[in-house]
Amino acid sequence: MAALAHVVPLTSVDGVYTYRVPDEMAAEAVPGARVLVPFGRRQITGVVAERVDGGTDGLKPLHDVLDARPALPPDLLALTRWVAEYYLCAWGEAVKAALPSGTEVESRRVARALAPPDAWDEKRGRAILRALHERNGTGLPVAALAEVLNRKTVPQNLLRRMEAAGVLEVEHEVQDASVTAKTARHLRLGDGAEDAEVRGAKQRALLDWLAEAGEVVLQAEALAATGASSSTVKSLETHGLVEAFDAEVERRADGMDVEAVPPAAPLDLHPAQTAALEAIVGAIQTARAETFLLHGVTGSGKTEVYLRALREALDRGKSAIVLVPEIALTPQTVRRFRAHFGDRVAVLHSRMSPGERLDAWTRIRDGVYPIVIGPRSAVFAPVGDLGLVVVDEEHEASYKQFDPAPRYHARDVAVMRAYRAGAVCVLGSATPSMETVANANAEKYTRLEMPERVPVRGPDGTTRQPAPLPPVRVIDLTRERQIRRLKGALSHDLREAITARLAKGEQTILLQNRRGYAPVLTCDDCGWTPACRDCAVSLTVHKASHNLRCHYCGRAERIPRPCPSCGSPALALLGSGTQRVEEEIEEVFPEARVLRMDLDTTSRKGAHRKILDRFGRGDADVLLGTQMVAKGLDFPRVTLVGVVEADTGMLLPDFRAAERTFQLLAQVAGRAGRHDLPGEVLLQTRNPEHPALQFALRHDFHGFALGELGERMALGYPPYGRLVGVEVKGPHEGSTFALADRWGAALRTEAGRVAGVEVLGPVPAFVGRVKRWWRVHLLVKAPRSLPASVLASLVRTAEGRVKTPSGHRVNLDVDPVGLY
DNA sequence: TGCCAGTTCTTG
DNA sequence: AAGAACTGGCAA
Ligand SMILES: [Zn+2]
Ligand SMILES: [Zn+2]
Repeated sequence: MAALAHVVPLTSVDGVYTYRVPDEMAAEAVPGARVLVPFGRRQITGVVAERVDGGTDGLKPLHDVLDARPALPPDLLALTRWVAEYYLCAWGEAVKAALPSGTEVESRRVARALAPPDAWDEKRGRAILRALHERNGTGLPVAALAEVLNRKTVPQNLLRRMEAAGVLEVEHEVQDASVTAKTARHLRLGDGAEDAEVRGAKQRALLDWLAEAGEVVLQAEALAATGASSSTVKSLETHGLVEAFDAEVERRADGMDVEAVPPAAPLDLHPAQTAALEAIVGAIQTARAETFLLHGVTGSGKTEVYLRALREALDRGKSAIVLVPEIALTPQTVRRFRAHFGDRVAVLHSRMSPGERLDAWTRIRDGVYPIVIGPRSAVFAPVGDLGLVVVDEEHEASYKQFDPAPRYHARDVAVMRAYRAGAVCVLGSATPSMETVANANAEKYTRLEMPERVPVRGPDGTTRQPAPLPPVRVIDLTRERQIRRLKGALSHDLREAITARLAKGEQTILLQNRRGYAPVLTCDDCGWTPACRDCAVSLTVHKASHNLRCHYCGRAERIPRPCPSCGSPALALLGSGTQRVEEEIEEVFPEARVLRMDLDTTSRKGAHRKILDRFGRGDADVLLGTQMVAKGLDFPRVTLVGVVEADTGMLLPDFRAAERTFQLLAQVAGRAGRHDLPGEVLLQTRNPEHPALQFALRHDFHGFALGELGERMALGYPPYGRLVGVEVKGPHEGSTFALADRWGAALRTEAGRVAGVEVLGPVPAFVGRVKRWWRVHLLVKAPRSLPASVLASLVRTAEGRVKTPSGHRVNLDVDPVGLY
């Protein structure tokens, strides 16, 4: 019997592999520790899943242990396993999602020349030697040699002969992690430095400064402050007056390194807030694993409830995770948390460099930061002793990951993580998802309602009463057109409403959820329309960059002058994107200052922020943009919100289309008339009777949810059914459909064994080709009563019976979000 | 016969 | 995913 370790390799290869644990690694190769293991003919990173005793027959030894402290605490390791099983991916893929990226260690085959190029008397061999000589210090990865010879495969045979002849060597070389901890020189006063006599002024200054600063300081900082140099340090060091040493430093993301402002004196909580807080605190105090739906309208003070619940968790020595959609993770948001919890808060966000992310992650694991705020991936933050998980805006689709696997929903992982940790989970939203509402209805979650807006404190410290929810008016575009009042995208009434705001110096937000100038260009004479070469979509006309662009692959083309199909000059622009609406506003209201906010104006770093700041300062009268305008801040001078085309997205082939439309309309409507200025919302539509719109105009979430849940139940869709999406991709139409057909047959065979399971498709994806990949979808549908694990193993069995030809891909997507 | 592209198989 | 072995077409 010997010490063995079951190891999860960090690749998409599924399975756990067993290794012998050499004695010197026995203490560190514990569950959760990352290890370097031989895997096939290379070395890769894995994570120890379990230690066991057993025979070593045919087992390879661990090569190395990469962590002095396990990277993953046991609860997280177990969580990744649940994620892999639930979301149908390899365990290693789930573990990767929980670890900071770039820290993997792997081996590569690297070749080096041992002789000059003319030592080989054949053309290909000389070309290889020449290429190797160019990079003989580092060597060249063997995989790169195919390209050197302009071939698709590496000439293994030739390499072996050359190696045997001694003109080159090929070795498996372990590549260090691309991201590592950073160290820097630190200084500390030595013993007896206080009353030491030194001659140099610089030396004196440095010692005084160190005495003043106390304890340990960065050498760079001390030198900059005193004008001393590293030789000053050296000579002081030789006399034992200072100690210099290397220590780890934390790289911090500038954008989020906001100063902690002292929290404003707490406002008295509104009764609904008090009730919600008491319920949450009660659960934290008794360490009850309870999940709450905190349903609070915009402005009802959800964040204040989060802050106080976090305080409670922290006071009990627990840690907490706050998930926030990436777009809402602004300095303002961070400042609010920092104001209360100072540097006990770590912020994770997508703009961090890999080094910053690693440093934050390490410190979270070591307990330096008991509160973690971040987007989707922060659900895996390695905090210990979890007491509370908050998921703000829990309905946000951005919590669902698509690529790469695991295709997890952070809200659902959060609920599961909290449950397993015996922690409290709070799901907050003004427009909760149907899934969460159904769970609350079924009393799996405790429902907390905050139906009223609460008073807010102005910058001057005074409190102001909130505005009531604004009245919403629907404008029927079909009718407007019939009575010939419609010229352009903005109706007569919307134009009048904008005019009135301009006259009063108030602001307007306009939502047009479509970027570009015109979604379609078409020939009036022959009907020709430009389509993307690589995707099955028409190209959008962009006026700012003056070209045609594909919104799926980014491809740009010139706008054709006469129709390339028939030569007619009559090319018409159909529909309006944000650019065209902007142009219309500038024409109709030449005096208005307009800010356009969409993917095209916010792609540069910080541009998003800048636009919102300018609008907030009153530098513009109109903020026009795509859905991102719905998620901005609270702008007190906005009294009009106009939705140019409420129909965008409403009619997409997605069973959640109505839900998403309602959420967007409710969210944007909530932007009008906060504080003491009453607001107004105008919705332009060609479907005035659509329930999403009808309920949004009455601010009636419960009415909408009731109807929508009824539909879902009738159709067996989530939250009353389970779905697994199967996305089949391939380079040719025929082969992709053929593969999808085989999947359909395999799934139907398996579905036939379980009552209630249905297979839909294969059907071409909504966009049937993207970036040259044909895409075909299948959907497996089962009643909620069927355990997820049964459905999962059904799909896994089918998967085992269909082999994927090379060049094709099949992605399994449990609880898919978006178009299927 | 050897090269090459494409495919299949294995990883402890 | 990556490396290696295998297969079959084809040029010399
Ligand atoms: Zn034409
Ligand atoms: Zn395209």
